[in-house]
Amino acid sequence: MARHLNRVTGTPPTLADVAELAGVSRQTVSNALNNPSLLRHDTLARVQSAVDELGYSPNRAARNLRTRASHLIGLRFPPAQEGTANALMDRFVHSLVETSKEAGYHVLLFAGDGGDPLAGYDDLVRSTAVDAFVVTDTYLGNPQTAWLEERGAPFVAFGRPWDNGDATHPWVDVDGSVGGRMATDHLLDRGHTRIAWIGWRKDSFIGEDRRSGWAGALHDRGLSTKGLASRVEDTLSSGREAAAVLLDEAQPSAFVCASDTLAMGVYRTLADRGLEAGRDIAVVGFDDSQVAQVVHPSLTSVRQPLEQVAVEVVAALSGLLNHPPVAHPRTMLAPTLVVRQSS
Amino acid sequence: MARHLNRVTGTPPTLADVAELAGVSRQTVSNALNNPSLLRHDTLARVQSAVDELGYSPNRAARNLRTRASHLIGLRFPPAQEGTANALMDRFVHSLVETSKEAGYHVLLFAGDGGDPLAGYDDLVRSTAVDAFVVTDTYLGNPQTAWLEERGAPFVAFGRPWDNGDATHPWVDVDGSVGGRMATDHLLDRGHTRIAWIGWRKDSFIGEDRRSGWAGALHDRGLSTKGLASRVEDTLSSGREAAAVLLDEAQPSAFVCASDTLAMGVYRTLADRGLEAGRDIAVVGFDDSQVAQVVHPSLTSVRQPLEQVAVEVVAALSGLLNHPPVAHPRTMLAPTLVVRQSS
DNA sequence: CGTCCTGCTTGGATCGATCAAGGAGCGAAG
DNA sequence: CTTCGCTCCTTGATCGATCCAAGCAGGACG
Repeated sequence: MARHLNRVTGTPPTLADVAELAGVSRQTVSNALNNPSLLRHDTLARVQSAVDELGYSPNRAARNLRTRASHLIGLRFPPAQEGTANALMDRFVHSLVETSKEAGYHVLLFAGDGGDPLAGYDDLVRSTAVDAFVVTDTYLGNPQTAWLEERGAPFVAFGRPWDNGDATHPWVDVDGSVGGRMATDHLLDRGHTRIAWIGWRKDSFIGEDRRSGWAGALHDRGLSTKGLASRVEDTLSSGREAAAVLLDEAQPSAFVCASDTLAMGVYRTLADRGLEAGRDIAVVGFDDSQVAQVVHPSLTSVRQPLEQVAVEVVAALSGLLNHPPVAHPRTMLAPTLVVRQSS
Repeated sequence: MARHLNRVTGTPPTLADVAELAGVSRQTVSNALNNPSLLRHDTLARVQSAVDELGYSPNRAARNLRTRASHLIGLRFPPAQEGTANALMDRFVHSLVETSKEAGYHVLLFAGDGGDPLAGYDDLVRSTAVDAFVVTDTYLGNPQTAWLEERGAPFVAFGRPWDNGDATHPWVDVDGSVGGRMATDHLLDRGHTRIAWIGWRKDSFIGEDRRSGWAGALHDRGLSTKGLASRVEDTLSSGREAAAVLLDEAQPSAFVCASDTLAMGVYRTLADRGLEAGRDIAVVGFDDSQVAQVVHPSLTSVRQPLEQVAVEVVAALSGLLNHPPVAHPRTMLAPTLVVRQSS
């Protein structure tokens, strides 16, 4: 295949080259690409074939300069947290890339050093390197969103503005409460009545959200939650200890956990006592991580519709960038329950 | 904080604005940013403070257009393969983003539909959207690398050009053979003499590479590999079946697996027979996935130095982009063995 | 006094696309 | 026959930074 370089200058073909070959002006070529309806059919065809012949593709930098847009979406790749939910991020990013592509955007990753959550954003905003951001780490306070709003930088958040009811920016989130309820209802339907909760510390908005689903499901059936809940760090050993205490003091027949990691802690405690998940005690996790599928017995888990989240995020972004005056959408999606052996 | 917009036009400050505020010419501001050594200390300081006051950051599009560089590195985010080593990718991408940042680059993600591995590359090359690529999926034949070389597009591969000895492009890879050897030596040192291998099908270059380390280690101690190897698909059930057959026919006391997934399959078979990894039979996996850490008993696994790979990749890219005529580096890194309960 | 050197200015062109006007050409209407 | 209007296309300016070529002021040096 030809390398499609201008024979004289050795550089990629430009719009002017196409225009010359097609025997039209630059502007006509530009219109052929951006407003084909303005051209007569035969000229359009002529330009098209010139484009094909030269293998022309508009120079991004030039277009960006003139249109004041980069067609890039900035995404801060959160600091790696070995052992927790980064596979989650992977699924989301993947879908985001795919969906953005359909909307004509690419995803630009940038790093933020752990300390300052604003690091990285500032530079990209000022150098007009991206058109908008996707903000994912809104879980505990969110200086980014306030800062971005103040700057007038377009963005969509994956995650509710938990601590700021007046926030007006668009966001997409998954209803953790519904997830907790689905898990609990599932266990109730199987006949369990003493269902314990192992979740995160009280200052975790997400943890409390998920927990509320568990509590709500129990209350709806007239069951008490008293003594059946534990709130700990999101680690294997914390889950293990919490499970041991709960088994001793409350004799639950099932556990719902705020994460698969905690659920794996429960597995350990069960193993310590010669019990097995699914056979002796039911266990449900959260996030449907890879571990849930591979472990034995495989773990029932609440799965977030991350692919759908990405789709909604991009939809919101497109709205934001194309028609500024539309209302800012807030989208809440429901998770699903993936039932496996552990329940 | 001020929004740093020009009061008259409402647009971000330009180089001309800075020049006016500092009382110097545009050229001098440009020099202050790109060739500070040309300026006297006091003028440099004056320009700097004007830059700070306005919150100026050079417009990326304009700079890109003029310098014919985007300071972006393209990375194709490989199709999601639920259940396998995508967490691996996560670690790599993360380090790549961090390291690129230090070198003054950002990472642009793009999608390739599963079918055509070239999809996405072409468009980015022609529109000069990225300065270079990082190619990661070279495991089985690699049309991308040949295609990119032909186009003269700069890139660095993570992965050797297995099927093409004459390839001259720079690459970085991890020595799977060393990994297999480390795992096997570790088991030999613990007194095991019948060590089985469960790997991938023979047409997997990576699988054969890893396997060669296992075979080499055994041969070096005068031990035979006969009847101790199995080559299957990279799935849990394949590993499970392979382990069952091997246990029956070869009575190994230890397993080395080409992936953690296969190792989990071994765990299943052990559980089926009332055996436990680490206590009755030793097991070593590959890739040090999240599962290896969480499962019980925790799994000894060969860990790839992905952070270091990213550093080397970026180093090679910098060399490529700054001093074209240097020799193309080929860097081979050694993995490490993370010893846990299963051995 | 003339020359070199440092440090900065001036004016312009340039990268490659798009934007905003400004024509040709042609049919219909006056 | 002119004039308007419409379609289709062209021309020149523009986005903001960088590159280039001169040139100029002032100090050091012979």
